[in-house]
Amino acid sequence: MAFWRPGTVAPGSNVTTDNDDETIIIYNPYDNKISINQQKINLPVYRNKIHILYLVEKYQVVIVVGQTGSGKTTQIPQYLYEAGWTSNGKMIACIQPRRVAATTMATRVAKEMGVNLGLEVGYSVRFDEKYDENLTKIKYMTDGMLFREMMIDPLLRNYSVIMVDEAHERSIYTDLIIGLIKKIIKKREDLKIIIASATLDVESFYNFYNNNRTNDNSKDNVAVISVEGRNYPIDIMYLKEPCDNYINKSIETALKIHMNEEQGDILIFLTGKDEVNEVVQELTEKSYNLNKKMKLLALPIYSGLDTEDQMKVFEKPPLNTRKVIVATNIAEASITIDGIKYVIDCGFVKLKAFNPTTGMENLMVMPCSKASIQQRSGRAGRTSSGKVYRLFTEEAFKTLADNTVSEIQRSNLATIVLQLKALGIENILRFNFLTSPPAQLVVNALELLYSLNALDDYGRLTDPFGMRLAEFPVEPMLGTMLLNSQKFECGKEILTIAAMISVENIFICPNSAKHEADEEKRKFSVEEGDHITYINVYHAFLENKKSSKWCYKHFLNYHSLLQAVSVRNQLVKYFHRFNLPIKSCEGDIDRLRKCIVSGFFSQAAKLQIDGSYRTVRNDVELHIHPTSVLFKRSPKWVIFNQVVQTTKYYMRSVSVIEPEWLSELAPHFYKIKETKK
DNA sequence: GAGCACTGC
Repeated sequence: MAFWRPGTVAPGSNVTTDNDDETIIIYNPYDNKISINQQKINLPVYRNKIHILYLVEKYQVVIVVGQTGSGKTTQIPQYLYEAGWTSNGKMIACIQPRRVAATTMATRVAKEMGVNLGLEVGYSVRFDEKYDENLTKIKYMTDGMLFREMMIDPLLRNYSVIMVDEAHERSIYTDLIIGLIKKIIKKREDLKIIIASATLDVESFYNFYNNNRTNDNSKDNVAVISVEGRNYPIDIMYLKEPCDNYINKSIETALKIHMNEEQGDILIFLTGKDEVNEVVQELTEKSYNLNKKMKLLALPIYSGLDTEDQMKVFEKPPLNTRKVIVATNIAEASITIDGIKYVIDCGFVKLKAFNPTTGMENLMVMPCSKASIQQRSGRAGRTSSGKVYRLFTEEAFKTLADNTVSEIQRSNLATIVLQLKALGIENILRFNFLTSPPAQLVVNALELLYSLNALDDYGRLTDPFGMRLAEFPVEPMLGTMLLNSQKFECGKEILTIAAMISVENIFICPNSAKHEADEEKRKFSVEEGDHITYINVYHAFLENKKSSKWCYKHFLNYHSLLQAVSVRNQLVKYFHRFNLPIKSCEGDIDRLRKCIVSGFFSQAAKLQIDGSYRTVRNDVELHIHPTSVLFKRSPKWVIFNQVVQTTKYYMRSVSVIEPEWLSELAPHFYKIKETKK
């Protein structure tokens, strides 16, 4: 493997660096103001500028290893731009797994280059884009967005370089792009690929792209370069004996650090919201009685937290106060908090898993991988040297898997299989995945798509139904429900339902005002179930002019409702594109529910004598979630959109149905059951 | 009477 290290001179390089004066932007973590200093770049990546440009010229695929803070995300696209990679009218794309990263990186690079965002430098994420068809040279975008563009132009002819950033995170769409790129580069020799990864484990990427089957490395078409990160030294400490309760241990460790160690904030990694809240509460109580001048301020952070509360972890604490940030996995990659000197790591993470027998996704607490634990440790050494307290033994660490199982190997693949089919990849099992998903998951996906009529008897995409379904930015069952609204003449209402079930937590239920929140919710509720209730909420939100105050008063989640409006608008655009009518069901609720059944027929359940439910398809035991308006009403037959597994399997977004609808609307699916009776 | 890692279109 050709491994360029800093300091090695690339032979025969014909690339010059003529831009010595560059701009560096420094983010001040406490006042969030941006100060711009004119000075020579001192980012680690700068020392490798010539080498990177040389390698991009010589090799079609370049793998750049560099940790957070090396500057690769913001600098490499600029180097390529200066070196003339966009002079042919094509763009440089920088692909991110997260929306915020795409928008903030674009903003930062536009500032550094002294141009207006949306002109030479732009971005493209769902619901938001700022770029100019003719002017934009550097485009930051989410992986999902580039994947969408591939459906329109499979050869990505608008681009001269594709930089896939954060490739080590192995998000589904990043993985798919990595696989598809392998096909593209065979047809487009002028296209250059940069794979940027924060972990040293890049051999899989290297082997994946390298066509050189000889032992002569000079014939490689892939090169690897390492860009040293700007991290400070970190001390790592393990437990001598395993602990049986990492919650208590993390509290104990945080207090010990606070009493004995020098100034610097603490970051604790736990697995879920409950754990986070428990530790915050205990730390807050225990810190009152500490005999120390320096105070301790415990703050929670997790995805479900209000944006306002989330922002508190970035604020400067009061004088003589040490912050302890208690976090879920959100702080591992998604959120970076400066000033952390101590990291406490429980060594576990909550991950999504897909159960092929039940066809349901669930969340499970699992031991972290080594890569993940190292990433967490890195959070301690960003601004000064740090200390990491791992709440497990060194022996336990050695037994862990090197890397987290990639998302594509543990997800419901229905959407992905559908979209790959739309891209002309007929045999999914033979697609060149960086790591292949289990065959059973692919088979499950094919079966579902066939039952929805998206695939024909030969496994080909149906036209126009399957084609349209692949284009819709929603999962296949939801998309089927939307497309069938033409038949049931209820597009107007079904669009609202689709938007509302695509966002989370419409109803807010604070512990302090449970009763009032329940009362407010009852005002919107109807006996047919959650879907019609959602329509009532959505209409009331619009009637009250999308007021945040009104939401607050009625215990509704303002941000979720705004998001539902965005989703609905986006779906309406697809309705126009497909020439689908947006008719109202005019109060015919049966028609509306039948339309829901036409997409979600595989998720029907029947009430049992003991009050539980069982799925019609495979007899899995389920319960109605207590947040559903049908909770305790126990209708005989229901249809549901989602299952969450906690202590039991709970159905969320549930509506009452008539059993005849199932055989009427999905005879192919329920025929066998019928004849058995 | 529960309480949901993190993303993406």
